[in-house]
Amino acid sequence: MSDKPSNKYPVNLLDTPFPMRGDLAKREPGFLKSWQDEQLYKKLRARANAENRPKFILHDGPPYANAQIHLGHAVNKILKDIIVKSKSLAGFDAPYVPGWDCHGLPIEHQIEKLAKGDSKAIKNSPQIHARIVQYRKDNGLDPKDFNLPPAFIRELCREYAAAQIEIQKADFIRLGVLGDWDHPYRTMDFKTEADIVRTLGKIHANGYLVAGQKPVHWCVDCGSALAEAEVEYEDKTSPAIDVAFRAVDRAAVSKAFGVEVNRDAFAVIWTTTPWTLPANQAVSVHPDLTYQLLDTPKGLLILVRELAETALARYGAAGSPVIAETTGKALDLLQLQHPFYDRQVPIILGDHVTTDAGTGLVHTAPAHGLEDWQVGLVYNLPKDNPVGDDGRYKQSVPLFAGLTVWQGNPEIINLLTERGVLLANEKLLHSYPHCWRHKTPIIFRATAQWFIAMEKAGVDGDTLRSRANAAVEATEFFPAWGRARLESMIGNRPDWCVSRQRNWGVPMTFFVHKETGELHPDSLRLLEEAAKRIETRGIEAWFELDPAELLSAEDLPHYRKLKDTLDVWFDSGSTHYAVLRQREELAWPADLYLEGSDQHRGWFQSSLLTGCATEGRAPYKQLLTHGFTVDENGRKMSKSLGNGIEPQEIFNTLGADMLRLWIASADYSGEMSLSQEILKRTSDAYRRIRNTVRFLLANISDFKPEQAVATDAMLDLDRLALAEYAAFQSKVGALFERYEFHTAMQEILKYCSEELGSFYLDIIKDRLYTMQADSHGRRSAQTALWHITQGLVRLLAPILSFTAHEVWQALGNEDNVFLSTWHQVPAPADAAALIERFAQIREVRAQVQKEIEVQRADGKLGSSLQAEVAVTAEPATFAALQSLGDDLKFVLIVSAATLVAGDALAIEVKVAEAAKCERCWHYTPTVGSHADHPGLCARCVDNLFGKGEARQHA
RNA sequence: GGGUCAGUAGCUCAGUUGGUUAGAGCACCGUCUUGAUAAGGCGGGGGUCACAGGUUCGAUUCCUGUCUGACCCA
Repeated sequence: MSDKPSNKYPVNLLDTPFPMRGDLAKREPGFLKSWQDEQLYKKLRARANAENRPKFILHDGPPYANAQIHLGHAVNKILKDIIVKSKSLAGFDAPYVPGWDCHGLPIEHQIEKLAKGDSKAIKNSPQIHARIVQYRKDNGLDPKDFNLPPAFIRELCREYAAAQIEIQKADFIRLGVLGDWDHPYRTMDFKTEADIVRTLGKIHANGYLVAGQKPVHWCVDCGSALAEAEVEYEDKTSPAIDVAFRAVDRAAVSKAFGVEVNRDAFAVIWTTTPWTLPANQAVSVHPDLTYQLLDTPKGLLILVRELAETALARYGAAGSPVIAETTGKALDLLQLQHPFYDRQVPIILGDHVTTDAGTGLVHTAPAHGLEDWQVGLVYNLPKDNPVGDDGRYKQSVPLFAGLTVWQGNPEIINLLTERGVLLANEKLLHSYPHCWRHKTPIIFRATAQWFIAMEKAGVDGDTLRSRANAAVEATEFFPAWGRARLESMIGNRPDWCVSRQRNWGVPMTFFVHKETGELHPDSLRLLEEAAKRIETRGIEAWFELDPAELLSAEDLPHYRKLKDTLDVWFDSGSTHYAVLRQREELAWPADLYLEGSDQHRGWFQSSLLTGCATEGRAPYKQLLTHGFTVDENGRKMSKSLGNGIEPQEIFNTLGADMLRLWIASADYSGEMSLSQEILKRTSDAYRRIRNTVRFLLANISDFKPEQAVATDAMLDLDRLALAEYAAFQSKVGALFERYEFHTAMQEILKYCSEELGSFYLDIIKDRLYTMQADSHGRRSAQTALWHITQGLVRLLAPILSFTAHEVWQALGNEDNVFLSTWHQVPAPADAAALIERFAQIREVRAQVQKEIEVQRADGKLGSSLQAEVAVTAEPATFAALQSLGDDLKFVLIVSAATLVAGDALAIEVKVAEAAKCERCWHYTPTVGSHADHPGLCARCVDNLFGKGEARQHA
């Protein structure tokens, strides 16, 4: 271990090829290669099968197949890996099948960016861009035409996703994550696409799929719905108008305000979208706000108190007197006259009403706003949508039929003026949603959509919500608050809108009656037919399907093929069926789903709902959540703050084990902070563990298991070490089982430092170095060290996978550490008694060290071996100390120790006057007792030239 | 604005039904050792337990509010 000039008398100093520095960034790739070469994952599967181990299934939540992995991905995958490996070491069959989520808007969006010529997108995916250019050339398209045929878009999306998966996969493997990387699941695999369709079929069969409507962002130029990501907010000038709605029933107004009203009163709304007034079905007020009845030159007006003054100023009626006040609640269901149609609309109550701007009374058109839609559901308002796909009023709309909504604005304002109900008309510059492609203003518009119903009783009478609530109840959560979070989301959530009007998605393979909108009565059979085709040719099979292939001649004219695709959350939400149910090595339900806390709304919930709607329960038994990564100040990592740290940066400099150690050391239940200092501290911890292991390896390098001393024949101190180790291992094992890795890490660190470094190893150095190599005393210590090393390497393996692999090799063990199970530690018969006895001894030892330190500070001595100690102890302590016999001095690491019984503990430290043995460094009068070896003590002479000393205790 | 969670030494974390001077590892300082040496031992300094109220004989621990941050929603 050292190439310094050696003592002329030899001691047992051993070397180990295990280097002090890990040099991980450089060496880890080599370990990875050897795992791949030996087909480690396959071997592990075979071992688990051969031993018929019980299964533990962690189902991988599929990351979205887009962009390089970031720190959050690394946290997620490494936590999963730690769990899978620790379960395997605990004796389970724990297969890990990684997956990817492939469909959906973000990828389609990337392709569109390429089509639009976005330079950054082109830089990232030059090949796909080249294909687009070629396609246009081949088909004589304008190079600037960004409308590509859907089938071609899907083809490009598929290619793009596949390429992204390879990029991410390489990094996941580099993190040391062990799994079936050669056979991952991908939601765009044909079989998986088919099974997603089948999941939809089951949900329909169970009676949870319903048709409905919902307002969505709508681009009149695209003629289609837009997702939030396709919406850009830009400034736009809109008319901002105040419109008076006459209250129909004066008596009701009188009652609501508690004053006699004998003139017409008007509820005043403010809107920047006059074109939505034909769809007006109500006026919303906030139940808890105060509304005033004001006497103005324009008539009696109802306004919210907070905004009355500014509103009146707009109408040129500032200072008008307040006649009465009431709360919003009192106005509920007051009937109003629609400003230009022959119908009455109610005042309704809604929490979405604010006093930020306007009048505190909100024009409510369920067909044109999400909040309007939701409050409309509560009040069961008509949801008539007067606007068609082309952004024009439908033929059935009086006064405005055929106009575009933008043409409608001035017409409506004119009409309101004519009717005398327009109180103000201003221009407002505000942020307004625009189409990402056309840069034109978009509208909000109710469209036909498909839903998984929460409150509709399914075929067996349960509502999905009640099933979901029961499923949450039956799930175990880590940490426990996950339950409350999921529960509240399930309790509140509206029906799940699963339809999308997109290209890159799994199609909803239904035929719909052209008149009634009903699904074909034989939908399940037709769906399975479609699924079979998708299984062999992918989703394209549906898009290019000729309905005549499946529909009978008489059905054909009456049914249309649905073009909608599924919400991408439905894809990943179906993987429990498409993956867990399908792969032989997996099982349903999973034991564990593990994802970031955002997935309570995402995958945890989508999986729960599809699980409940198909099988009546959650597809998991346990849910584990981890927090997000933040910087040292608890702020989220972002490009603009410049506080981000990339996983690639860490594994390319410090090594993946450092990343793994940080993740294992952090309490993942909250935010996980990372900074350069934290990485530095992580490296410190790593070095401590590594050096401890290095010492262990070096000192058992001349030891073979056959030379082990029988447990009960081992020295007291070594039996204690075994007992302490066993307790430590079972503690850490229990922490792994509870997924409390950071506490386990603290225990491991503490064990290396306190138990080994400053106690056991420090004491046994004397025996290891100075006793005869094959002596009982030395082999006894090595027996303990061997077990500790064998145990420790396994405990480290789930976390420091690369380092543990290296230790395993240095130990000369067969196979691979990941094929093994927790080490079986021999139990000394007197373990409990030993621990108790040594607790007292260690108490005294601490006092002795303090006393020695006092003298050292005085400059009286340096090494503790320069000290001679006289201990006086009360009976209990005395007995414990006396049990060590003459070996007490070794435990105290002093040259001499005497013991007398007394009333209380007293410690006297003297500087040794005897000479120092040049070999064992003890100060003893026996130095020079042998004429041939004047520098040696009697013990060393005996160890070198005689039978060797005998030790019983330490 | 709402729901959930977090805030204990420079850093990472403990802190068990509220109870004597709040612990550990690392870092820092001092020191020893030079047979774990780009290591190891010993000793030490360092915390108004985010803040403000309240309950209690007594609160880091219970309650309320505030601040800061995270996730999800609006």
